Amino acid sequence: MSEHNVKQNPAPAVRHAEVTRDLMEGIASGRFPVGSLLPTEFELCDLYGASRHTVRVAIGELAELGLVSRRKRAGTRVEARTPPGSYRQSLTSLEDLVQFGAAHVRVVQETGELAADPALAKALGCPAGSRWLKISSFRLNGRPGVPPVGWTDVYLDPAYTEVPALARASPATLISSLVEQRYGRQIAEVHQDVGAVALPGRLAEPLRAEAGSPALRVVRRYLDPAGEVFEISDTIHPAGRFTASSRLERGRA
Amino acid sequence: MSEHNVKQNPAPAVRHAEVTRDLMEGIASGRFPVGSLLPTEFELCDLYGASRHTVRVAIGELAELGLVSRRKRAGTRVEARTPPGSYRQSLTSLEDLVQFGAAHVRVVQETGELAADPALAKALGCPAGSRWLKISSFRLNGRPGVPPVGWTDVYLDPAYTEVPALARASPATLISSLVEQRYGRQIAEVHQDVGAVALPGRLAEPLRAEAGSPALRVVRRYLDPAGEVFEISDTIHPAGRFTASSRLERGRA
DNA sequence: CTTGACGTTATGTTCGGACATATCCTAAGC
DNA sequence: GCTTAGGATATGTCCGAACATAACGTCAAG
Repeated sequence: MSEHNVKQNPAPAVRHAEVTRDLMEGIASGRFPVGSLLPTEFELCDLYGASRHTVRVAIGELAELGLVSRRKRAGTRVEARTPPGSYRQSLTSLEDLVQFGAAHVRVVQETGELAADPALAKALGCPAGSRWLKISSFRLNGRPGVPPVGWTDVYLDPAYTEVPALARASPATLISSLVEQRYGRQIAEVHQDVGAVALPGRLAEPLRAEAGSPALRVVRRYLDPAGEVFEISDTIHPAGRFTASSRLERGRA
Repeated sequence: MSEHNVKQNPAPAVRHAEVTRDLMEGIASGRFPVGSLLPTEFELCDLYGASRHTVRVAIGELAELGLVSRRKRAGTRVEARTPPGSYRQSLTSLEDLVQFGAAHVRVVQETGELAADPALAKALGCPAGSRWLKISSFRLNGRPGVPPVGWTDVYLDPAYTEVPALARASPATLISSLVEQRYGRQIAEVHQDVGAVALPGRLAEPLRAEAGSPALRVVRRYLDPAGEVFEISDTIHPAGRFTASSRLERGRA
């Protein structure tokens, strides 16, 4: 592999993709802080040795991702550090929902007897007569053009002591099939553990409940295509009408 | 240049947008049938009197919408007649859901007494003690990358004779806010009429119910940004577990 | 008939330039 | 001080050109 060759095209790939990648890296690393202005297009031409057209295509991709916004004369401003629409987005946790308040989120819940629907009980593999708690969540916030996401979770046994694994094949649980729909079969098993906990203080205020009161804790783990583990933990609290909060964390496979 | 255009720029808007619009029109009207090849870029340059750059930007927008696909040498092929993600998509009717069967759709419903939640009754402007029927719907089908859409509708009075207009400001109804979220305030009032009907024969089989049995008919009308009226009519049938079907039609303003 | 090489062709990428447009900034006018 | 007018500037749009690349068609060789 001598560099001496004539028509050597090692890995220039597409020029504008290279510019895009470097800019994304710069934004993610904080070299271009959120809120600051990117160098002008002409400066970027100089920086990358590319034409303005190429630079504009690159910036256009960032704008499409919502990473930057462009305004005439004002310049190109960094809007976000990481692109939305990633794996994490479809796994939006309930805590994110709570952050946006009631104006953006509707959470409706009921309890009922599974005995009222024997077919459903059989499909879920649960004994008839069990009681269940249902939570429907919708995420309406998001950038223009991003449709809302909704799902419904059903937890059995309102005593909060045991919850069957409804992650797969349950007609009443959507979140796993939702993930599979978007990422195919690369998703590993979805695990769901449940236990009774005391409501943490940091959740007391947004949930309008008393810290320390009994709550339900649900933990799910997903394996994304890149081999990373995403863990969503929800804290569900029965305060008059049930409310919910949660947290999302990353880990390694 | 043949004509000496001085400054008569009345409403050319953006040039490439004009090309985009005409191409979309041609595709929607069938002038460019689905499956056929679009004229080559150079032919389109000739046709619209625009540069190749402009034509490419226009085609790029169509490609982004999924209307066409581009391959080197092969040309630009028409893939779909109407863009997904359009106004219609967010108004997906329940009938569409039924078409995909249980594997792709979950519809869960319950009935209950509004009296159990006085705050909700007050928010809905309904007398306490009313009964209600709830239907949660999720659409998981769709092209790759298009997140699922979910919403919840609540119909009052299971006698199926009167249903208050819950379209706006109802904390339990999502579809109107969903539409507003995507299309801003350009959406006109949403009308909702209800009446008792006999279950049509064509719906009897998919709903596993008997034709002619009593059902509820709900009609909503939306006005899209282009001034067109979309009408969604749902037929809701209480067969053990409530099931639903619907139809979506277009009309003029 | 199958396979391979190769020219043709339509899209993919990049360049340099020109003018339009919206906005910020400053200075003039009240 | 406040408002208004105008210059400066960064992005928006468009043009014409050149070369790269992938895929289709053809045709010759096996």
